[in-house]
Amino acid sequence: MLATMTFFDETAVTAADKTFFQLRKDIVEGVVLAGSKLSETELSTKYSVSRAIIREAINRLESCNLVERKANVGARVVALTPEGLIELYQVRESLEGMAARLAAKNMTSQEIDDLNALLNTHFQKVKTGESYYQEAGDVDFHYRIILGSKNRHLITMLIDGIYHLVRMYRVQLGMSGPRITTAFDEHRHIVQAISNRDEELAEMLMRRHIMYSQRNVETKLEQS
Amino acid sequence: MLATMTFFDETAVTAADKTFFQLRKDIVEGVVLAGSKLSETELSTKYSVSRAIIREAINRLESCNLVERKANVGARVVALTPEGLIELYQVRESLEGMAARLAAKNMTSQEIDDLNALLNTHFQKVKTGESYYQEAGDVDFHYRIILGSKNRHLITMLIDGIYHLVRMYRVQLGMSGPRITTAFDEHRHIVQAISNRDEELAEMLMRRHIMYSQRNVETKLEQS
DNA sequence: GTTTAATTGATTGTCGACAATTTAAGGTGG
DNA sequence: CCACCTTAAATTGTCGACAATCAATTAAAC
Repeated sequence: MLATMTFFDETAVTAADKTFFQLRKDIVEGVVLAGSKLSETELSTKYSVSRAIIREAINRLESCNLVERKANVGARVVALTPEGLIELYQVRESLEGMAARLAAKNMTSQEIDDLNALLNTHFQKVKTGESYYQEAGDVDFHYRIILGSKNRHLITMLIDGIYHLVRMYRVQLGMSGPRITTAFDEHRHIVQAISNRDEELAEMLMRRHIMYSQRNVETKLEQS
Repeated sequence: MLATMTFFDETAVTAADKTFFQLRKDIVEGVVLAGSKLSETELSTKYSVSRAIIREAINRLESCNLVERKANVGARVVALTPEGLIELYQVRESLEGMAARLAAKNMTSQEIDDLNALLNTHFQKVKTGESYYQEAGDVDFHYRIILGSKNRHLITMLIDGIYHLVRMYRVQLGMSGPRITTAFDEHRHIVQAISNRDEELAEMLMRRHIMYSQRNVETKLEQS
């Protein structure tokens, strides 16, 4: 069933939508380089749409914190800095910690069962030694908890505003690394706390989980 | 000197800026009613600008979570619901708690001194019995700590994304109420923790402070 | 030779008109 | 009388052209 869990089916209805999604993808995956300038006319010809469309797309990208715009000057893709990554993780720790707390409070039994099922399939892959996690599994897990919080603001901020940036860092700095089995155990404990409706513990464990991930990323940065 | 602390001097350089600021003000203050439809042509004549300007302004308002837009249908000012207010406070508790933690870590001695000075002027007003707080003082205090976190994402999310909504709730639901002296003491303790560079305590106290405020607002909602 | 001023070129901001879609009204058939 | 289809009005989406602003190059003055 829900194989590639694309949760909020962002169906592009308008041309500006399509262009926005395409541009976002190209930026996140580094097709459009970090720090590069976004010329409206240039992109207009490249994506075969009018400048108005490009402008709207760029405006939305600015809302996602993927580009920065200056009046009468133009827009640039954000630069990827170590400080920026740290700041991102601090926000994640805060918001996802609260998400876990609220998930422990608001997720239905069914949703918790599904979450356990997801974890089991992950465990099977870990046991059989398949190359696990790299992206998809981890993202799925976090998305479910975020959605489980049932807090619209929280969901919007994280999914629309933070996660694309996180992915941009991961992709462009080549962060796919290990940290697999330990992360799996951490996920298990978090789900356990949610099952027990232990809000306090769920938040604490999620914050720790993200802190560990942050430190893992920091050491990776130092190496390069 | 810094009387009406308008921190991030949002100077309107372009016409879209001006219209955005004006429209945001009108929405927050209820001149444009919550839940009402935003007709592009109508606003275009009302504010004497082209539709393109209005569209850009509405897009930005959507980024602030002040309006919701549906493709090919239009934009509406968000509806104010008790649940929405709760969700807002949950996010604030999370983000401002982290802000206090980071402020304890990153604020300069000078900034902490200024914060203490601000608190003293507030105390004078409390002592002399002047009508205090209603808005300005409280906002000033929170803004300083948010900015003191030195975390760009945190700052943007709170100041550009949350606080206008909070103010919209306060203005339109007539939340100016009491809760003055107790809030002042809470502020004092938070600043004390920041002075001591006690990150843990600063976060905890800020989260409590916001929780108290939330409960205060909830009881007010029940009354009406 | 260095700094300042002016001009040119290119980019962004703004506008009005046209196309596509939705909503409402009206009519037709069951 | 209700349901469905058709049609018309209004609203949003998209476009190309023009105006305003900024960056760079060149010219001028000290």
